[in-house]
Amino acid sequence: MVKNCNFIEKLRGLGLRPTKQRVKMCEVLFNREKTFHFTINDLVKMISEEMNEKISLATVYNTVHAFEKKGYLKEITINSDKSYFDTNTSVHHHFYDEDTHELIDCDENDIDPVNIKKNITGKKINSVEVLVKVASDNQNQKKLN
Amino acid sequence: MVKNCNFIEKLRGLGLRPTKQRVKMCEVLFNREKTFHFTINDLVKMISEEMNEKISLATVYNTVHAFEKKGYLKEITINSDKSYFDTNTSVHHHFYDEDTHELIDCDENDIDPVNIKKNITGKKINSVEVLVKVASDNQNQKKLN
DNA sequence: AATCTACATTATAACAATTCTAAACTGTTG
DNA sequence: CAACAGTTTAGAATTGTTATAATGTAGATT
Repeated sequence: MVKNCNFIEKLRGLGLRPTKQRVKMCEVLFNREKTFHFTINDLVKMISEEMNEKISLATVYNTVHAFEKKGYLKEITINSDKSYFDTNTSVHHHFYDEDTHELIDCDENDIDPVNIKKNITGKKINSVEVLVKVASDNQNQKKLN
Repeated sequence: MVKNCNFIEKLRGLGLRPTKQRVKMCEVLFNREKTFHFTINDLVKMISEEMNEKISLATVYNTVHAFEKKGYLKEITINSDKSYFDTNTSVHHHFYDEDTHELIDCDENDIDPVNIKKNITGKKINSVEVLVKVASDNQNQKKLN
């Protein structure tokens, strides 16, 4: 487990002042075994529930964007509903469950490497990301409600 | 050039009443040499500028979604700001130029078919989309934004 | 052709996600 | 510790989109 002091160092290293709010957010986001996906709303809930802390919504937005800009978080493109973020900043693919709106990391072995045979001239490829949208296979699904 | 009458037939074939508004929108969207990408706002502008016509914003949303549902338009996932649509409904992928924020269709030959080896149990795959983010090849310059 | 009705259109209200504002606060530097 | 630039904050504003409810219309039925 990473201690607060390390987050302070980490933040300084990124050129971000280690404010109370930012350190708290680091704890919520990065003091974990596994990486995960979240929306701003998820994160606000986590902060208030897990940390019993109140950070202004505007600050959560500011900080998430600051982290993203520094490459400490990654935005994932799913649908135009809302923004999703990932604490796993490596290049990897996703399944998106359209029923549950759940986002699941693809295992490295789930998808063969994507082979791009031709590129835009004068451009270099920054990332190649695959989004596999899935939904319930049940055709005769009963509508409850 | 496709005549109105054909759009009327086309709409009927899709199970959509060929209203004045829908036929107008077909003309703006499909009476072209090449397919293209657009936002709702783009489309509203095109309707008023190219057709000198006024269609209610709600109708534009309704109709675009109706077309999408029938497979006459395709939604593309770029970012979460707003929805983008594509008059090219075939399965294809996109290059996204991070410098110019331009979206470019991948040619069929540009990317090999993506092979998904493992799926989520009980789910069927609805779509597989690849987004290739490219940027200037010049230097190792950081994004300035 | 008049009538009927389910589907469409419309302006506007409502909504949700995000950004802006401007005042108060705080980490850092000297 | 003083000064200041960077940060936080609540609330307002903005943006993209969906819901509402009254009015209009395409196409079938008479």
